[in-house]
Amino acid sequence: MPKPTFLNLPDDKRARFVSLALDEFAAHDYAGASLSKLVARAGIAKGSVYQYFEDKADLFVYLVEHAQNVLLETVREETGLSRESALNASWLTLLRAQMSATVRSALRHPHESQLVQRAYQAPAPIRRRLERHDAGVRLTHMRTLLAQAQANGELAPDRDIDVATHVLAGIVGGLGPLVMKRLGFDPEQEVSVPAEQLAAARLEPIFDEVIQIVQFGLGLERDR
Amino acid sequence: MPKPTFLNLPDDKRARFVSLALDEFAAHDYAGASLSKLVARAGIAKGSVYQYFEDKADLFVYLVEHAQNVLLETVREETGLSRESALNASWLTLLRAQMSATVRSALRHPHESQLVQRAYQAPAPIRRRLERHDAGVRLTHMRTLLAQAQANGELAPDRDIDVATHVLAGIVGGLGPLVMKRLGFDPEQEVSVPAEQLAAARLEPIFDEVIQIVQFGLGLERDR
Amino acid sequence: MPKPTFLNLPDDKRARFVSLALDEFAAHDYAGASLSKLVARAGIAKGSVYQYFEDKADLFVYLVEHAQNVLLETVREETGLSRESALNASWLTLLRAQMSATVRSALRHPHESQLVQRAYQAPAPIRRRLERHDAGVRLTHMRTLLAQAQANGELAPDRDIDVATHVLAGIVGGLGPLVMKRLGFDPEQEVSVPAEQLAAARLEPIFDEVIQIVQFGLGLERDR
Amino acid sequence: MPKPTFLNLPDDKRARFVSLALDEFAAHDYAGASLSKLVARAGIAKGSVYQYFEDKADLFVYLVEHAQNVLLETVREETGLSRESALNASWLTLLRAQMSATVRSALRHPHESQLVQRAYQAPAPIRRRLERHDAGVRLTHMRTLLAQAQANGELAPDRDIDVATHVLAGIVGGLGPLVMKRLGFDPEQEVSVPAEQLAAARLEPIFDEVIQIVQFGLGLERDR
DNA sequence: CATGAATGAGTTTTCATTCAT
DNA sequence: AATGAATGAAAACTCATTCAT
Repeated sequence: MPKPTFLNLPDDKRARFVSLALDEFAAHDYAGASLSKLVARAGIAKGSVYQYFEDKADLFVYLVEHAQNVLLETVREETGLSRESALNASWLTLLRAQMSATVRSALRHPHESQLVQRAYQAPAPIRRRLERHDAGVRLTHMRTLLAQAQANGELAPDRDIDVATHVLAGIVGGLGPLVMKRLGFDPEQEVSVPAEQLAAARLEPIFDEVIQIVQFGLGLERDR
Repeated sequence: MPKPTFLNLPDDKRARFVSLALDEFAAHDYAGASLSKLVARAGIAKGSVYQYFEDKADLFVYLVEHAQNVLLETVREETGLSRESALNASWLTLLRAQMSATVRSALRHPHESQLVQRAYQAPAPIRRRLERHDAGVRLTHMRTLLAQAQANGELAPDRDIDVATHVLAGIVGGLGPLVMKRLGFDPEQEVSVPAEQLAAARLEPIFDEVIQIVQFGLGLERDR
Repeated sequence: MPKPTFLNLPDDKRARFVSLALDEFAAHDYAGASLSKLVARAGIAKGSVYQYFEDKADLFVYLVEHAQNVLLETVREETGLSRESALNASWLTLLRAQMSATVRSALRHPHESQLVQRAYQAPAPIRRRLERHDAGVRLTHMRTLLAQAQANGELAPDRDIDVATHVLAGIVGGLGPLVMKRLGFDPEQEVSVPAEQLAAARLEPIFDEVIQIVQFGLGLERDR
Repeated sequence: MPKPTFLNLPDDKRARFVSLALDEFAAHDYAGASLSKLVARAGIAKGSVYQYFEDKADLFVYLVEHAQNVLLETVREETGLSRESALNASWLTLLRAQMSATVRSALRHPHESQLVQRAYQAPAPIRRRLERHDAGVRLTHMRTLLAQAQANGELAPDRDIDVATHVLAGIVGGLGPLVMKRLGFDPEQEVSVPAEQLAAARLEPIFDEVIQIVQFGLGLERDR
């Protein structure tokens, strides 16, 4: 947890630090990220970091949670469904909106996205400090969505929610590389910020297709 | 690439080293993995590592490729379909077999599995040395499977193979955590080797359900 | 270039470090000089050296330039000619003064002298960083002296200044071993600090003889 | 001293090894020269070096002495005076011949020349093993020449031979850089083998000028 | 609250040398 | 006589962390 010193910092200074720290920890392993290089680049004293945070791990945990919040917020922004329409919409419509928002959010914030990925590979003691906040927020969302759908009778009552949840989560997770490829980006390449305008055009057909698969499956009519 | 010195090593000594190295690199970041600790645990001289490999990166690359091979081989073993029956089987049967084999392979070789995951987060210059061998072998398999299915008329001809490939890859990828959970393992916990007997029993219903979803989708009859 | 940290050091601490570093780099090759041994002897932390200098090469370059400055300053001190008398003196008087000062300077600062020698044998990339400051300051001095002499009509106008410069520089360079021998020191022996008092007495006749040779040559009267 | 094993080696193999070893030790400090790299480049086993020589120092000493011999031999070749004419020639003629030969020899064998320079900066225990063979062979030559001249009445009897010797040795030593400069080579640059034809043309006037200076000095007629 | 020098354990890597084959 | 694997000391350098100012 950041120390009060950090929270009392002028907004711009704090934001600048967070941004540079994010760069460093997105670009390298937890072990490979260097506070020395970070402070050099930020032009602040090394001691200051320890006025702001307990230690390296504390900073990392803060950054990951910050990134998760940024992404979540963007997902909410991007979802683009009013409260009311959300209530009436079919669960597949909601899924589609969520899928689209998730992907767009990752494209708009590649560093934050990368950092959250890194959190899964961080040393165990650090991962433990994250589990509460993290713990597959995507999975939870997905499960809620499916449970509601089942409650509304939009999903077969004997469907195993748990299995379906992981299936959908996997699908959404697999979407990242697909979209990158479609946009002409090398997914292995250094994470870079793509202009979202470009993104806009070609994405929707992909989501349509995915939703179709989710709805009807990949089997042929005659197989059913 | 390992130096000849390494390849000429007595089989047991080489195997022991690989096993310990795998432990170290599976347990930590690329940056966090320590050759010093590795050699201490292995009881060999520090210099020996550099008789075997060019440098740390070289060792890492070798380990990853080794792990990939181990996993692939186990997948083949586990697939459990004879050549002939494979030819006649429907693509969904093949998918199910592959899914099951992939999951079992990962359960049997959690360290190798973990290391392959780490490869995706390794520093860029190292990732570059891996791309040829790696490059989503799972994706390729999946695409082949789907393309053949389409050729055989088992898949709608207007289905976008690319999208379907990523969807299925995502699903298979999402299966890991699900299975871990079902087997009562904490997926966040330190990777440990589970006895495969336990695994055997409860897995099949999961795969059945997933295959059902893939075949028919999650939509209700009345939605179609 | 030393980092500000080094320049801000208390004078005595900085001087102590420079002195010990000089010892190390005068006693060994560039490659053979050991920072580990240096810090052990200096009783400071290894990391501190890297707070002071960029790296080993940076330290070396600093030491060489420092040594050059020390020597130059001592030469100036030792030259022992007032400004006015320098203007009126014949160029041979000036040469003699410079010769004497150079030799005395080297005797008073054998470590600095040795280090400057080492600079000529240092690895190419390091030598390159020195060339500006170094670049045969002795040669330049000598050339200036000769050019002025020629301008004043004290040197034959058709004399090739370039050749004469190198000849004189060679002579002065050859003086070191001669003086060492005359003082009873083994020139091959470990450089050690000779008491200058001893030096004082016997040096002048040598310089007289050399100046005579420079002035009249080694040919006999009848040869001319 | 090389072991018998080395001397029994086939001539071509031995020559190849010496040549490559010379490259390595001419290119780097004694401490910086690497046997590992040498054997890698030579394609021989590391152990072989220790069949040939006692240790690194032994190899170095051998190489230096070898280089000295090569240079000396070339000097003799280049001297270009028959025995008889040498007997009758004036000492200045002999000096000129020796000067020219020394310079040409260094130009023809820059690696050997460089290595001999390095010997002066080698660690003390190694330098001690060289002193007998080395010990300023140039100085000895020069002294002999001057002593004979004095005996023949070609040199003033009250001339201090010791001083004159060092003066001449210094002059010859200073000639290297001058010649390099005249030939358009950067003396600080990596030692490279210049074609001797180029050398031929422009060197003689330099030597003429130097001999003039040695004979008559740099003073004007009217000064004498 | 910021600073930045000091620390020393830690890292990867190279090296000369030995010795069994 | 040649090999080349094994060794471990030593090297240069980096790092997170502390603390006096």
